[in-house]
Amino acid sequence: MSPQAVDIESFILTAVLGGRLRPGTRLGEMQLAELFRVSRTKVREALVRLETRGIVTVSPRRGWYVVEPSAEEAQEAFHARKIVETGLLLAAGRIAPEAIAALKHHLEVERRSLDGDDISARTCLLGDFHIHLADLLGNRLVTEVVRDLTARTTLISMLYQPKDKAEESSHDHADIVAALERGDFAAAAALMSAHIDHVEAGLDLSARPDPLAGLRDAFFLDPDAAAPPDPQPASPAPSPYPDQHGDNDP
Amino acid sequence: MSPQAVDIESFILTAVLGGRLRPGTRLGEMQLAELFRVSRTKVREALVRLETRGIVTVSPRRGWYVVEPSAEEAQEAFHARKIVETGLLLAAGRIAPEAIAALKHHLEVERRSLDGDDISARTCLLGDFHIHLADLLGNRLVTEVVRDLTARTTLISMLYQPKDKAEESSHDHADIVAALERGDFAAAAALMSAHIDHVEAGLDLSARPDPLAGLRDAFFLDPDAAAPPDPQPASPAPSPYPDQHGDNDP
DNA sequence: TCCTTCACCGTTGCATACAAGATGAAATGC
DNA sequence: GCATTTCATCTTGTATGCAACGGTGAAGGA
Repeated sequence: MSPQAVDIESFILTAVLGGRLRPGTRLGEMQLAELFRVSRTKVREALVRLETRGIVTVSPRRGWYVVEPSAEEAQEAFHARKIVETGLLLAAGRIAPEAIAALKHHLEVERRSLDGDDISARTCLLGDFHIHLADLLGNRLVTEVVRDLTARTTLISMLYQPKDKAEESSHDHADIVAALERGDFAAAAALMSAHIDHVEAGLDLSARPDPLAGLRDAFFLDPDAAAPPDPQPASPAPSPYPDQHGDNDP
Repeated sequence: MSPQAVDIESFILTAVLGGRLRPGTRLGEMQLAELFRVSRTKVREALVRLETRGIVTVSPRRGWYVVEPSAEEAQEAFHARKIVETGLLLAAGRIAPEAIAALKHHLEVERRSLDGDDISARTCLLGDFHIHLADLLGNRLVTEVVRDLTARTTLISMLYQPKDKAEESSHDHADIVAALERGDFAAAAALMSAHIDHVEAGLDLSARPDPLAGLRDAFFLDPDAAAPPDPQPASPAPSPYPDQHGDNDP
């Protein structure tokens, strides 16, 4: 596998984990090829990889898009995360002190990001907690699974989460780490299950999956803005990633 | 994604799950292209997909091969399976009677295959139990994960498992289903954990990963056969999959 | 005899060209 | 004015051709 193909793949994945790529965002092969200075072949390879990981999807002869999970798929993703992450905690018989320290450090960084205004960094950190946990208590295979599921739920939060849950999530994370430090893995698992439930409960799955996103993107509107700014023609600039909120986590 | 590419992908995956493709088997792009009557492009797409799923690997400019997990990777795979599958059972609050019935039916077919001599079918059924379970208690995402992990452990068993464990595995499966029927999910999870431990304990991870496989394949020898059969030139026939034992399961 | 070097062969890596389909707009008929 | 049809354009799907590289065996030298 070529290094540049990995770059494209991890670039897109990282952007999704950071909430910088909204569900439904179009990923033209040509655009990406220009952006990364490679041919369509390698772009396609990266997109195919991401498709098997459930991050993007292709509509035949129409284009590639970041996935827009349905309400049902959203529930499935949270269910899968509960299974894997509680299983992870329950299967762990012990945890190294260094691992606890690493998690506490992460919590600190996470907390700091709550006051900052870098929403992407915050989103990324909240997801990274889980990925980090999988890395510390599991192994590479588990980490891969958790990473893909986290990417998916990040997208789901962007679609269905009405308001920011970053503070609550960070607290939940702290509770989980506290339980781990006590060596109470059953409690940690229960807290994890509750944490994922919290986030899922905060979703409005009855809402149609972001029907305005396409329009917003087309007009380069910030979703918080009520009225459209001065009308300007749609610029064909590369990487049009309008930031939005919709902070997720688990 | 083209239908034929899916065919190639699932064909290889099915062959792995059935133990008909040994770890280390070479998968030439050209050979597969001829076999499936498609161009290398589609073959490559399928192989790239399988690579992201951890089933095959590519050695640059040398070729594609079915993965040969190392001893460390083997442990990781079993660890991952324990996490996911115990999590699956513990997260299940209930199980539909039809699901129990389906599992019992599977057990019956599984048992019958023990007396038969279709080793591939047996291997496939033993793995399918877990995939089926994930499908019944989890959802599509979980099933995908379990399927990929099962494929990996199937390969691991072919590499490191000295003797057949099919009977034991089938018994373990029955015990798990019995616990499920009682509604005792904790017991089912414990049995699953023990089951996976059994299989892992039956491995000889100190053994070099099947150093003779390459020779055997070259000479078309059955691993059970002590002496080589009448010397015949290596035939370039399609799908040269010499069956071997090495029954796995979890 | 053994080691080194070189050239050939086979394989994947990658780019490109062309085909096929979907979409939207313009033109046309009613 | 509205619906329908046709056409232009843009996108991905697929095949193919060539380049680059690893491996292997032969040839040559010590």
